[in-house]
Amino acid sequence: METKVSKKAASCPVETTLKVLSGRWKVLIIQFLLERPRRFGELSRCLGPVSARTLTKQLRELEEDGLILRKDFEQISPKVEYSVSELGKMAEPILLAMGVLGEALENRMEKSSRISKKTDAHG
Amino acid sequence: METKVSKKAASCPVETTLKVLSGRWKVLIIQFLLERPRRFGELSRCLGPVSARTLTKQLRELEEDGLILRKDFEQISPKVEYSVSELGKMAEPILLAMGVLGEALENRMEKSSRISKKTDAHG
DNA sequence: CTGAATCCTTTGTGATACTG
DNA sequence: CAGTATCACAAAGGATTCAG
Repeated sequence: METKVSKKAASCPVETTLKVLSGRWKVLIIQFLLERPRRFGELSRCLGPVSARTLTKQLRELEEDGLILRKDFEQISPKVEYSVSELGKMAEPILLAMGVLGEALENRMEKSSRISKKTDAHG
Repeated sequence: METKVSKKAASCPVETTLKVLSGRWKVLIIQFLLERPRRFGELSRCLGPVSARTLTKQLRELEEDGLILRKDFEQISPKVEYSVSELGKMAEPILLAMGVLGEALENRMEKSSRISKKTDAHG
């Protein structure tokens, strides 16, 4: 297995993924949904300061792009559950790789600055 | 006091990476620099419609975050070369995973629409 | 609880003109 | 060539309000 980005053909799929995952919360949404299916409110809580409007929008886009599934229980007291689709599960390697890089970055950040300023917390 | 860190702690590195790679061109910049070092103008050309201002800014941020290196040859006719750092090379798995997902997405896009056009035509 | 609709602020990025 | 400075605009996201 070559650890080498094939020279040109690879850039298009990357851009596609870029578009699909573009949005402040999408990657995090997938991250939490990879753990287990979650309801709207639950997601909202574990993501942190996301507005209902934005969360709804990004969930809809992720759904439309086939990464997540939305199940509406259609009860009087609304209950909707989101989960990752098979396609969405293919995002896990990305998340893992991002985690690896992220740790290296945090290590290095002992000396540098740019990101350390605003560490986003959950709740 | 037991600073009990839950499983959510795993999301922090991901968020760090998210911040660092956030920006319309950053991932693509790294992709092209992983192939080989490139000069400013060369990058500008292979990225596509990016303004000098934006490219400069994102390059500076990537440099500050330690992902890329900037070498100024300090000649009369300006020559600057960018390359990925050791840290930047750790982004390659992300790129590869994004490529894999991207291809799956493109496959699926035969049926769906959101991304298939350059700019979203929804609203 | 899970949204939709509206308004508003912030942020990102491009266009243009200019410099060493 | 490799930027910098300024302006302008669009898009993203938040706050608030309303609804089933």
